[in-house]
Amino acid sequence: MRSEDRRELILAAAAVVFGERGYVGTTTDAVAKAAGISQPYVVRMFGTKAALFQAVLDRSLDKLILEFRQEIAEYDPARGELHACIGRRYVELLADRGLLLSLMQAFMLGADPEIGPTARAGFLRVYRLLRDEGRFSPEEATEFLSGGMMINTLVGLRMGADFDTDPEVREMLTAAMPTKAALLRDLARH
Amino acid sequence: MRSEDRRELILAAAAVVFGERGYVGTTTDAVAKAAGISQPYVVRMFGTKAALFQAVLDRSLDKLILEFRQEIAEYDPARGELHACIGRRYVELLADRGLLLSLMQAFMLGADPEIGPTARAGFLRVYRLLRDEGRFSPEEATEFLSGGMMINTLVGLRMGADFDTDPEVREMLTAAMPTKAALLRDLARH
DNA sequence: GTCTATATGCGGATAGAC
DNA sequence: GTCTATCCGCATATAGAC
Repeated sequence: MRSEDRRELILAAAAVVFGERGYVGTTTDAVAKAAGISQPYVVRMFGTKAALFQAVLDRSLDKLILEFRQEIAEYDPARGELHACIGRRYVELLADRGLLLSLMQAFMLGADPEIGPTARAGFLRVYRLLRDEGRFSPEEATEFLSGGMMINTLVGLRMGADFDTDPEVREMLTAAMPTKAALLRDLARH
Repeated sequence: MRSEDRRELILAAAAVVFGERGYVGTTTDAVAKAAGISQPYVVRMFGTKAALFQAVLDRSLDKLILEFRQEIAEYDPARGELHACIGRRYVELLADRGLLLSLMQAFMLGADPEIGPTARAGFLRVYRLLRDEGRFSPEEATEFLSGGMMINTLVGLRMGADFDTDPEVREMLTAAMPTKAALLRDLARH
């Protein structure tokens, strides 16, 4: 396989594993198994586990920014308010397993001297995009981001696992994501 | 020192370290050093690192619940709306270093077979408290929690570290926490 | 109640073959 | 481009002394 394709394959697998177990909890061997290759090859391709994580973060953030930017460009007021439209995109990104969770795992490691700066810069990029291109006020932007962090947390918790068995979970998820609550159930099936 | 006091000392130190580095990233030796004792003694006292983390979670959640319950009990409409009052308590809990962050770290490990159930149950306890004792609607409760997850994320990111040097950070934090933004700066000084 | 010494297992990284 | 074999360091946990 071409090195470039292999690289993308590993990054996708790594995003899932990093999102699930966090940076430290992820072994390069687990990434290798998820990508169907050998552990040393993962290291060979990215140099170090830390470099792999940074690559995953870059890829996740680029995808997120791309989606948001696209939504802003194509925005049609007939389809509802902008923040609702971007919110819909955000929720759709949950289908790209590991994308939002790997970012969130990085956000929780702000004290790390290498991950911290990257994570802060990434978060700020999103804030700026909403404010400058989306014309959100600072208050609108932080409110939007709050909803995003809530969703990330609920997914991280695998709260959807109890969607069918616990009525309170169903109620809470429905309140948090009126139309897409059931999606969290499906995501938790892994 | 009495075993009971020592236990509390270790739990407080562990909450800080777990909150900073996450469950997997925390070594029992780092906890021991933070508590000023030897590594084997930490293990001796709690059995395993996993048990220590569970104990930290219990302690953190109990404190949080206690504060919220107290605020609800003492609630005086003259001091503003209830969600604003509880929100103020929440922000004050940031002073208890590690308390909210260790919880948040657990929330991101929902896929873990041991941590996951505890984390979900803990989150639900807070939701139920807001709904049943605080008389929040499901929508009000999830909106409140969204703000909480946003604050946790900003603290996890150590976003306050750039409060003085980056005007955009200042703007964002001020929008997210109108009165208490500067508090995040001080928290990031560690 | 608290320590020092240490066994043991695991994970990241390297060497080198094909 | 990809593998097998392996080194080495680190972290949890145990043994046992004081």
